[in-house]
Amino acid sequence: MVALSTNLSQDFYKHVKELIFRPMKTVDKAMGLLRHFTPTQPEIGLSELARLADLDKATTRRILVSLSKHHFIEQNQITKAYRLGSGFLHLARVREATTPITAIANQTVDWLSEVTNETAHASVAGPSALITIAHKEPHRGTVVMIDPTEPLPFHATASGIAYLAFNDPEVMNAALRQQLGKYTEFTETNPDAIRQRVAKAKADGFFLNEHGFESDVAGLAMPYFNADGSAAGAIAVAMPITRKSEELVTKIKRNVAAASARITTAIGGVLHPNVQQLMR
Amino acid sequence: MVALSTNLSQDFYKHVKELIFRPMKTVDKAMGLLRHFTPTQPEIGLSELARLADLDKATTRRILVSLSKHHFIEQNQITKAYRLGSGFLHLARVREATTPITAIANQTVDWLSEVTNETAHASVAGPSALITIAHKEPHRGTVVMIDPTEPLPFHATASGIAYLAFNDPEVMNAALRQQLGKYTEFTETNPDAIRQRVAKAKADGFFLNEHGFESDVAGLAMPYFNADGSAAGAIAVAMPITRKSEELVTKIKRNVAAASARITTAIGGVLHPNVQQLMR
DNA sequence: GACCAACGGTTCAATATTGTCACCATCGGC
DNA sequence: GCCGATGGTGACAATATTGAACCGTTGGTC
Repeated sequence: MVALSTNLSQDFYKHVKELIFRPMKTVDKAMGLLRHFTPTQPEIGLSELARLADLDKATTRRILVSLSKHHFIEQNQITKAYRLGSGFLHLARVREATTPITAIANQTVDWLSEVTNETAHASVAGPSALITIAHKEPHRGTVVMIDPTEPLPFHATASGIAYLAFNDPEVMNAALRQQLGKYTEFTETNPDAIRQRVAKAKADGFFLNEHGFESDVAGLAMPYFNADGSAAGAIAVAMPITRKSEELVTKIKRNVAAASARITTAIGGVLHPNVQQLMR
Repeated sequence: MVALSTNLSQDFYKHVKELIFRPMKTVDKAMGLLRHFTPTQPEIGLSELARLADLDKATTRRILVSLSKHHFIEQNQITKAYRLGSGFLHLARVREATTPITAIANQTVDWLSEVTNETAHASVAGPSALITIAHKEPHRGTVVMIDPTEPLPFHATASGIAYLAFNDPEVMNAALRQQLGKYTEFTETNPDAIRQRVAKAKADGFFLNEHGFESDVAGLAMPYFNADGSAAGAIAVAMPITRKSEELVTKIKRNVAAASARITTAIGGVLHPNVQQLMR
C-alpha cells in the first residue's frame, strides 16, 4: 500500500517533470534571445531586446557578451545595436555536412517544380514558424512568387499545418499560444478551427490551404520526417487558385508525396504511412 | 591618499575583471559544446562530449536537452549520439540577410580566381580556426585543390596568420595556446616563431606561407575587416610552389588587396591602411 | 550465463551563479 | 537645463547549477 502510493507519486512527479521541467534556464534565455533577430529586424538595441525577450537589461547584456565571445553575436560599434555573428555560418556548414538537407531540398524542389509546373518550396522548423530553405518557380507566365526570407506561420500556411499535424501536440499548443496573424481576409485564426485542420491533415497525410497566407493562392503541403518519426519540416507546391482542379491537385499530391519521401530518406528519417500511401 | 588608493584598487579590479571575468559561465559552456561538432565528427555521444568539453556528464546532458528544445541539437534516436540541429540553418540565413558575406565572398573569390588564374578562397573566423566560406579553382591543368569543409588552422596557413595579425593580441594568445598541429614537415609550430610571422604580416599587410599547410603549395592571404577595424576573416590565393615568382606574387598581392577591399566595404568594414596601400 | 566495463541518464544537498534594482553617463529633443 | 530615452554597471539576496554517486542497459569476453 505504501509502496504503491510512493510509486504513484513518483510516476506522477516524473510525468509533470517531463511536461514542465526546464533544465538550464540560462541556456533557454540565451537561445530565446537569438530568436528575436529576423531578416526584418536584424539589429536590436539592448533595451529593446531585453523588452522583447522579457529579461532584465543586465541579464540580457551578460548573455550577449558571452555569446559575442563565441562569435555568435556582434555589436554595431556606432549604433551599439547587436546582431547575429558569423559563428552561425560555421555551424550551419557543419550541420549541412552532416545532414545535407539544404542540398537535398534544393534538388527535390527543382524536380518538384518541373514535374508539377508550379512553384515548389521546402522549409524547416524555425523557432516560431517554418523557414524556407529551398524554392523554385517554373518558367511560365502566371506562377506564385515566394519571398524566401519570409517565415511561414504555422497556422496560416499549408506547410505549417502539415508540420504541426505530424509533431508533438505540445508543439501545436505552443504555436497556437502565439499571436495568430491575419494575412488575408480568409486566414483562419480561431485556435479550435486550426486544431481541426491539423487533425484533418494528420488523417489525410497532407494539407490543402486556400487564400490562407496569400490571396488567390492555394498551397498543398506534406511534412518530411526525422528518424524518430516526427516532422522535420514541410515541402509544398503553391498554385494560383484559378488553376486549381481536382486533376491538378491529385497530380500534385502524388508528386509532393514522392518529394517528401525523397527528402525523408535522404536525411535518414522514417516516412509516416499516411504520407506514404499518397504516392500511389 | 585614501581616495587615490581606492581608485587604484578599483582600477586594478576593473583591469583584472576585463581579463578574467566571464559572465554567464553557463552560456560559455553551452557554446563551448557546439564547437566540438565538426565535419569529421558530426555526431558525438554524451560521455565523449563531456570528456571533450571537460564538463560533467550531468551538466553536459542538461545543456544538450536545453539546446535541443530550440532545435540547435538533435539526437540520433538509435545511437543516442547528439548532432547539430536545424536551428543553425535558420540563423545563418538571417545573418546572411543582414551581412551577405557568403554571397559577396563567392563573387569576389570567383573574380579573384579568374584574374590570378589560381585557386582563391575566403574564410571567416570560427571557434578555433578559420572556416572556408567560398572557394574557386581556375580552369587549367595544375591547380591547388581545396577541401571546403576542412578548417584552416591559425598557425599553419597564410589566412590564419593574416587574420591573427589584424586582431586583438588575446585572440592570438588563445590560438597559440592550442595544440599546434604539424601538417607538413615545414609547418612552423614554435609559438615565438609564429608570433614573429604575425608581426611581419601586420607590418606588410599580407602573409605569404610556403609548405605550411600542404606540401608544395604557397598561399598569399590578407584579412578583410569589421566595422571596428578588426579582422573578420581572410581571403587568399593558393598556387603550386613551382609557379611562384616575384612577378606572380606581385600580381596576386595587388589582386588579393582589391578583393579584401571589396569584401570589407561590402560588409561595412574599415580597411586597414597596411592592406589598402597594397592595391597600388 | 555470469562477469565486467562503458554507456546514457538521473538525483539531491552543497555551492556558485544569476536576477534584481538602484544607479551612472550619455544622447537628442524641447 | 530639463526630460526621457538609451547603453552600461555593481552589490547582494535569490536561485539555478553542479557533481559524486546512483540506476538500468548494452555489448563484449571468458
